[in-house]
Amino acid sequence: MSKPYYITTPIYYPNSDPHIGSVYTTLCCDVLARFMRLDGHEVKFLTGTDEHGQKIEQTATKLGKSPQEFVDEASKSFRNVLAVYNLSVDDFIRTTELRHKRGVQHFWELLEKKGYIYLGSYAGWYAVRDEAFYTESDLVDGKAPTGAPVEWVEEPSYFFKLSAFQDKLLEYYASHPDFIAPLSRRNEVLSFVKGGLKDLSVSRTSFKWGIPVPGNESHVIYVWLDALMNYLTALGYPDREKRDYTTFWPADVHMVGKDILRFHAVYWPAFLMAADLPLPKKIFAHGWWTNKGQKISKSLGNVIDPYEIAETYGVDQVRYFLIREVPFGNDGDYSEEALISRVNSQLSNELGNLVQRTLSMVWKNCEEKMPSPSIPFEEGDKALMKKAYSLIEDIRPLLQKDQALSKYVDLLWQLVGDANRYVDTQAPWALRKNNPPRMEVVLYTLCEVIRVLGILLQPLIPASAAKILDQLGVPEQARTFKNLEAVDALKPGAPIQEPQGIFPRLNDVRNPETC
RNA sequence: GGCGGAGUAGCUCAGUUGGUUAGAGCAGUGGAAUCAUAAUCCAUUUGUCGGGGGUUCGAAUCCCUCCUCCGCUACCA
Repeated sequence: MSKPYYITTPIYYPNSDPHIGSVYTTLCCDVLARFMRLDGHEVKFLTGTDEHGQKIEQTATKLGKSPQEFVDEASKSFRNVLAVYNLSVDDFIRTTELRHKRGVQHFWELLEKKGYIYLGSYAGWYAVRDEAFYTESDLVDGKAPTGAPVEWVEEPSYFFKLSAFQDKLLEYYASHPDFIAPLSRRNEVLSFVKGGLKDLSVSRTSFKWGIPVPGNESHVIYVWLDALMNYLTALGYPDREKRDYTTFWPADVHMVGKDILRFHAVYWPAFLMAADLPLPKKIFAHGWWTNKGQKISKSLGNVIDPYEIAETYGVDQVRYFLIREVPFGNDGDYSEEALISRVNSQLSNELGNLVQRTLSMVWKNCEEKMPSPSIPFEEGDKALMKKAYSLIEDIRPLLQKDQALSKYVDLLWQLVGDANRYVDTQAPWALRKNNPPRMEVVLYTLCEVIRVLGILLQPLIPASAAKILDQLGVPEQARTFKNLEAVDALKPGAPIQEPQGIFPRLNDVRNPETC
């Protein structure tokens, strides 16, 4: 077994239902996790819910529930969406679990012992109406930017000595140029840290719903310190002898949305440095989705319901769209038109039709069996198969090193295009009449290329890829990247199933009358 | 305000360290084929490379300046 691979999503705040953004983050991790598993790595893919904090407490109170009752329920909907989207997580951590709370308190005590946490007081201009603190420079005519009146408030708070880590962080960024991706985000973090770091208030007294500060129960631990620790507590921390910890820490990738990059790229490494623990290898900040060019927000009423679009267009169709539509790292724009257009032209026409046209010729002209080449392959056949077999070598570094999800799909579609061109130039329908043995060679070559495509598509569209491989009769245990070679080629003469379309065109969904 | 990024064909974008006639996908137009989910394949764009100035034998690519858009600029998560 080659190198283990640990990939995480942020833990989601269950104050509201899962939205397209959280599904997207988890999906990106899922594609990477599935890819690494098929490539022979032992993978741990972690997600979960971040269940403490003032907002949860307030929402629960509003609903007349205890916070615990509320999060028990809310957390479930984040679990459900995983099943709907076929997201292959290995563990789901909740910050209200004992294993987590224990680890966080231990971590706190450690930092305190090392002198990185001290009791001070937090002071600032507080606006009761906004429930927010403002700095002197935020104020406009002695009032909050929102116009709310402010008062000077001081409250006791524990602080983390973030200021002590400014130089260490900058050194670390400099010596690990790949630590933060994409590059533009890395620049933002650098300029933030260069601008100077103040100590970070890491406890709250204004609400109760959190992990108590060890030794001073009037404080609860700042939710971000609490939340970030999930990456460790899910591995059994503080028990550093545990197999999960020794195997998987430090994490290979923390996938995050660009809005929470700072917590992951500044605070989290500083916390870990303070505790003398190794830092994760990469923080990847992906972009956001807009809806037809508009920012998505509840108040605009343009939220995209992940359940609804999965139901309407199909899970793999949506997975495909989300990954292919945007150069990974950039923002993406969602629209029904764009989704339908991609699904129809690329999934149904280019890929689906390639499989269908090939297999139906095989079904009709090769006695419902895999074609049996009885004459030698020609150069063109060999070249196409060779390209298929070696594709993994091009894809592997893209995903392993750069998480270049959309490029991975682009490469696959180049092979799809090659295969379609091959069908046209070889014209097996003509060979059927004037050179049947050659037809079998051509169809066999196509089936073999489709087998490779099916295997390589599994991380992206797992259910559909399985259908393709089923139709070819590829055994379930022969679907890893190790099987991407001629040794594991399809068995000539093996019986196949009657081919069935895998990606129905979506026109009928939108305009039923056009059927 | 400060720091950073971007402005390339109708649309979405690629364009490594400056070097021959600036590319891809989609859309549009013309054609081929008819195995297939009317899917596929081929051909095709007169693009002020945001404006202006400069460096250079030569700039989308470097420098200056202006315009426009975007991101970051700490204690909700």
